[in-house]
Amino acid sequence: MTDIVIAQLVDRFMRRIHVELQARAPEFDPDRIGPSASMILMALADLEPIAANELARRVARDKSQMTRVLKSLAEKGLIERCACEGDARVSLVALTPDGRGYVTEVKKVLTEIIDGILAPLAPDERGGLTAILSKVSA
Amino acid sequence: MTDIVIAQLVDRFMRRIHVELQARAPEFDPDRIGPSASMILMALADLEPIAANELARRVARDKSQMTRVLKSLAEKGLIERCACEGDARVSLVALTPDGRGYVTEVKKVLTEIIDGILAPLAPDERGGLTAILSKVSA
DNA sequence: CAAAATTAGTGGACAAAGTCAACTAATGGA
DNA sequence: TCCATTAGTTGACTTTGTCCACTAATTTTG
Repeated sequence: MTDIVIAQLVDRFMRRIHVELQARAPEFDPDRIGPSASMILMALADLEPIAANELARRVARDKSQMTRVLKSLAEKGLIERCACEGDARVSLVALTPDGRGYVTEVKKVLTEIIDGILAPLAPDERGGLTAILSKVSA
Repeated sequence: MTDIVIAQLVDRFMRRIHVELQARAPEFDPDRIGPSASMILMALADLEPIAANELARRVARDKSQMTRVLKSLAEKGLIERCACEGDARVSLVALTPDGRGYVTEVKKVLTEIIDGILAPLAPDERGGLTAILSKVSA
């Protein structure tokens, strides 16, 4: 019923993350990778090696968008692709060492940002939030 | 520490909302208002009349972006602006009847979308999610 | 009170991100 | 073997966001 407030809150939450990531980009993002691709890289860190297609699904991006993001990240040397034995259509994506390094950096900054945003919450509320969101994302 | 998963989950959540809104746009959005401006309109419905600046802050958008969105929405007849007595700089924004009508429509669709996304949750978990997110958004 | 700093809003110029449809090539069935 | 499906790519486009400079109104403050 009033569930649309959830949409509003999530929207605002995400926008705040993007804005703050953007603001602190000079610290860790000289290649102008951007917030969106950074989120994708972090997902990749958890899932590699993974088919581009499946990755797109996981981060809810269009597959054509994913093609382009991956191309740009490959040019910057952050990811690499290798053929999938057994299915010549899929190309498996993985982080390079540089990519892993970048992910470490963003995570550091992002942790601080999230920490700031979640400051009003008690520790158990944070846990609850993570748990509930995870359940949603099944 | 692992709080970055919250960022990832929120990102995915928001992307899903946008994608599904987009997919169902033909039902309710002939003027191609789009997901982002729709979120702004819904916020406006709760807050009107409100200064453009304050609205931008509430939905975490750039003020120049807000200028353009509001201009476009005004051209479509969904909002109107009036001078603020007492401060000649601010222009107060409010929905027109058409704007209110549109908000009703999006809310209907959005409610269904959120309902779908939150399906895995028990009712009390939904409540918890709303409560926690509200607290974050203070 | 006058000069300086701040604030609301606008506009240009640009960059990032997303959408949609069409296409190729590989795969997996009936 | 043909046919539907799937992974990935590309073109063309729209939407959304960023950054900076600017005006005009309002506070601040020395």
